[in-house]
Amino acid sequence: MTGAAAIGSQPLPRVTLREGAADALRAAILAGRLAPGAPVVEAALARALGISRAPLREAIRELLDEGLLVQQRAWGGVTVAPLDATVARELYTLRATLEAFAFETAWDRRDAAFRAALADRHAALTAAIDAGDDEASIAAELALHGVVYEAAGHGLLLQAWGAIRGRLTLYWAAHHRAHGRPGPRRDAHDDYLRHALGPDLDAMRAELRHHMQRGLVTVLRFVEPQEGVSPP
Amino acid sequence: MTGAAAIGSQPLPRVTLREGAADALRAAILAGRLAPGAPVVEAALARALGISRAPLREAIRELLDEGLLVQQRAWGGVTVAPLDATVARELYTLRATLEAFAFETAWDRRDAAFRAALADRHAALTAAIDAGDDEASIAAELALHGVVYEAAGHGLLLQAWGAIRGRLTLYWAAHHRAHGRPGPRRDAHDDYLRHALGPDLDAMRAELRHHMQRGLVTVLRFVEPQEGVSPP
DNA sequence: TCTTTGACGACTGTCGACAGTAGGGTGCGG
DNA sequence: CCGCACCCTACTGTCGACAGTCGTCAAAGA
Repeated sequence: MTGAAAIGSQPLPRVTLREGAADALRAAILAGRLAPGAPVVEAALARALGISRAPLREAIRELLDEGLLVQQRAWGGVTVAPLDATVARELYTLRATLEAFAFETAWDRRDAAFRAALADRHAALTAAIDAGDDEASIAAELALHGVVYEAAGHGLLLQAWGAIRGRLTLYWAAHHRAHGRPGPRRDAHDDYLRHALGPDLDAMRAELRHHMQRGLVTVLRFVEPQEGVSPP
Repeated sequence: MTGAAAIGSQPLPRVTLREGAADALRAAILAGRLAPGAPVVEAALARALGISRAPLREAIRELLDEGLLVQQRAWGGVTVAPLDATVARELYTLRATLEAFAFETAWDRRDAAFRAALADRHAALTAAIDAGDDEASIAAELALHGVVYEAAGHGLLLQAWGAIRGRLTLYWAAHHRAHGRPGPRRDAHDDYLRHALGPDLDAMRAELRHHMQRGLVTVLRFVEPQEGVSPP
């Protein structure tokens, strides 16, 4: 073995233009540079990214599957997914179900690494909130919740979480952009953490319902400010 | 209004080559003409379908997202997803969770149309089994279970079910091809139907667990015949 | 004035060709 | 005989150009 190992043993994530374009598109949407409802024109975007339309088209298809873009019909234009109260409700109800399943699956496998990951990411979230960094606090909150999904060791579940996470980010980012204040309150995850580390799975389930309900109410007040807040 | 209404009000589903290619690929995989693990070469497939590689590539991406195809890394070949016991377990555990959520959501909305749909599709399933038509019985069983997902009126849930359904079909089709006998037993859904129409949601939940457990055992005996059958 | 029809522009869907990469085989040096 | 560098082929990723479709708008007809 030569000194080659010194420069890293990862397979070197070779990026294709499609991947790069997908990342750039995601970033632009989540940062609000492409507002919800805005049209996405292939030729213009390709020119802006300095690539041809072929890889960009594949990237667009990817975001269509993720739900960040929508297309009414063939030959109809692609637009950034608009914010919608119904979708928001669906996001939180499905997420509550999936996260409960994740806890059930991971419950008996909670080890030192699990507890450490929860603590670390919660610290990172708190730090981001204290720093007033919206973008970082969104990512940190998602990373915190991601701990359980990863601990469940369930590939399909992780994939489902990924599909939800993208859209969730869209709503949170839009919300924070509109209100100009960092995401969750500093103590919003104290109970979550306590029960996640505790002995009572049913208590965790209840905490999840409360947590999701609170999150949904916050998003709904933003997406649908005219109507009274009511559980789905 | 002119006589235009006489020829139909549907938007006329215009198909692109991408959609057609995706359907053809799906059909070939599920029919076993493309066996699990078989390589998928763009140029050869495009020639076989009589189209260029561009729309075929987008169709391949679509099936990659659905899990019917897999790609190890960039520039690595795409192959048909191999059958895997772990994935099978994940399919059934996640499906049990989602279908329980679907019943919870739809429970208070079960109306005459719901009951009729259940009865109709169960009759279709029974007919397919009696006719010894494997392919039809697979589609019929999926359609029967689809009733609840549709009744829940939950777009994201429906999408998640679609993602699971594709892979499930892959496993069932391979199983039936290998054993040469039609799918579920004729009475396998009697309890399912009874509880789905009954008053007790908890009983339905229990029935779901049993139903999924039985289905998983059947698939596992096929995918992983060497090892003793044990719950996940 | 209102409806219909044709042309126009912008865009998406599709194509054939080019560039770059991974894996396998071959020949050389050790 | 074994290890290594090189080449060669098949394939994927990318490109620029062409064809088909949709929305718009102005002109013609009722």
